Amino acid sequence: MSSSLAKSNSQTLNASVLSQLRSDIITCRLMPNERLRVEALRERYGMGTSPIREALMRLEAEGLVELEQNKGFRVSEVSQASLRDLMRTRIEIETIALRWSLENGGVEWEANLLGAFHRLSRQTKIDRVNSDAISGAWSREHADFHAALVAACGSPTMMAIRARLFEQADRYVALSIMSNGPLRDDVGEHKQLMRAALNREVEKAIELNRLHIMRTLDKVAASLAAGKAIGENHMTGRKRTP
Amino acid sequence: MSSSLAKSNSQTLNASVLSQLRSDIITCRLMPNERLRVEALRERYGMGTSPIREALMRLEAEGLVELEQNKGFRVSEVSQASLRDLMRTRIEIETIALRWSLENGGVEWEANLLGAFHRLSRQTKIDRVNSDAISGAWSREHADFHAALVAACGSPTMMAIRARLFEQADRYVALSIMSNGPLRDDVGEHKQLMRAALNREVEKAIELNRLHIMRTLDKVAASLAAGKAIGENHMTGRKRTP
DNA sequence: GGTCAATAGATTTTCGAAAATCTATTTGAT
DNA sequence: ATCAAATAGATTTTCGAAAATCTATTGACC
Repeated sequence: MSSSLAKSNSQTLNASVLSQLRSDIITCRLMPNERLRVEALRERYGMGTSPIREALMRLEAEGLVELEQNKGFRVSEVSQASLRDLMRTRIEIETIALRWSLENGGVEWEANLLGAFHRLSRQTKIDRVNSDAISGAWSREHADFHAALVAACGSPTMMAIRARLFEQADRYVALSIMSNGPLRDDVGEHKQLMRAALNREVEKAIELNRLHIMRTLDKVAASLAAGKAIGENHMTGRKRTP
Repeated sequence: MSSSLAKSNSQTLNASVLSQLRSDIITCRLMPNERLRVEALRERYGMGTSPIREALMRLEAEGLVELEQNKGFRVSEVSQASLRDLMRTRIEIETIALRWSLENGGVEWEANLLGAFHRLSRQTKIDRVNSDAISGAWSREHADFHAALVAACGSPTMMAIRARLFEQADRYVALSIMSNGPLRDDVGEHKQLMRAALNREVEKAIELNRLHIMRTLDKVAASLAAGKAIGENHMTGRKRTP
C-alpha cells in the first residue's frame, strides 16, 4: 500500500519523505484535494511527525500542497482554471528557455538531447507492451527529454521555474491517464521538436513546443471535464467517528 | 537584537516565524551565506525547533535559504552571476505579466495602481527626511507598486513567479543600500511607467520596466563588486569552542 | 422544532530531549 | 614530523508526548 521507491539510507528521512511525497502527489497516488493527515502519513512512510511536516511545508511552497492554519495539509486542488493558467504560463516560460537554449547550446547539449530522445522513444515502445502499468518510467524519460531541450538555456532560475511548472502539469497528465488511459503516441511530435532544436530553427521549435503543450492541454482539459467526480470531494471530510 | 515585528497571536508560530525569517533575510538582517543554527534561531524568535525548521524548509523552496544534508541551513549566497541571472529572468517574466495586465486591466486596476503610486511617492518624501532609517516602509510601498502594475495580468501562476523573483531582487537591493546608501530617487521612473501603463502603451511600458530593472541591476552589481567583503564569509565558520 | 453553549474526540501544532551526524582536535603509530 | 584513527564537543535530525485548536454531537433552553 505504501509507496515503492526504496530510498538509499544515506539521505535524511526528511529528504526521503520529500521526494516520496512529491512523487506520490504528481502521480496522483495521493489524489487532488485529499487530506494529508500527519498520523496517516506517519504510518504510510514510517517515521515521526517532524520530517513529514517539514516536507509538507516545502511542497506547499512548490504549490503541490496547501496548508490551512490549524486545519492541516491537503493535496492541491485541480481545476480547469488553474490547468489553463498553468499551461499558458508554461508556454511562455518554455518559449523563453527554449530560445535561450538554442542560442547557447553546444555539442554536449546536442548529444544529451539525442540521448534523451532515444531513451524516450525506447521507453514508449516498451510501454506499448506493458500497457499503462509502468508509465512511471515513461514519465521520467519524458521529463528528462523536455529538460534536455532547455538544458543549455544558461539560466538556473528560468530552468527551475520551468521544471516546477512541468511537474505541476505532469500531475494533471497523470490524472487524465487514470481516467482515460495513455494520452497519445507523440514520439513523432518529440522527434520533430528535437530536429527543429538541433537545426536551430528557433521559431519553428518554439511553435512546435507551443502546439505540443496545447495538445496536451486539450486532452487533459477534456478528461478533467468528463471525469469530474475524480479529484473532487475525494476524502474531503473528516474521519468519521466509529 | 531580535526582530521587531510583533505578530498577532492568531497565527501559528510556524506562520509567524516564516514571515519574520523571510523579512530578516530579504532585508539582510540575516546576511547572505550566514549560517542559520537552529539553537540561535530558537533564541532569536523564542520558540521550539519544529516551527523554525518548517519555516526554513519552506524558504529553501523559495530560494532564500539553502540546506546541506546534516550540515544545516544557511542564508542563500549572493553572487554577480546569480544577480544577473535573476534580473534577466525578472525582465522576461515581468514583460509577460505586464503585457497581460495592460490587456486585461479595468478601472479597478487603474485606481489601485494610482493609489499605489501615490503611497510610494509620499513615502519617498518621508524617507528623504528620515534618511534610510525606515526604508522598510518604502520597500513595502515599492513592492506594492510593482505588484499593482501586473495585478490585472489574470495569471496567479505568473504573478506568484514574479513576486518571488521580486523578493529575491529586493534582497540584493537591501544589500546594496547597506553599503552604498539609498539607490536613487526614481519617483520619475515610476511615474513614467505608470503613465505608460494607464495609457496602454504596451511596448513603451515594457521597455521602461526593462530599463528600470537594468538600472537597478547596474547599481546593485556595482556595489556588490565594490563591497565584496560584505556577505562573503560572514559567520561562515562554526562557533568557536571557548 | 430551532438555536446556542458545552462536551468529547480527533487533529494539528509545538516542545524538549534523545539519537545520529559532523568537525576539530588530540593521540598514537610510522 | 606526518598521517591516520580515536575522541569529544557541537550541531543537526528525529521522535513521541503534551498543549492548543478544531469539529461534530449532545443536551439545555426558548
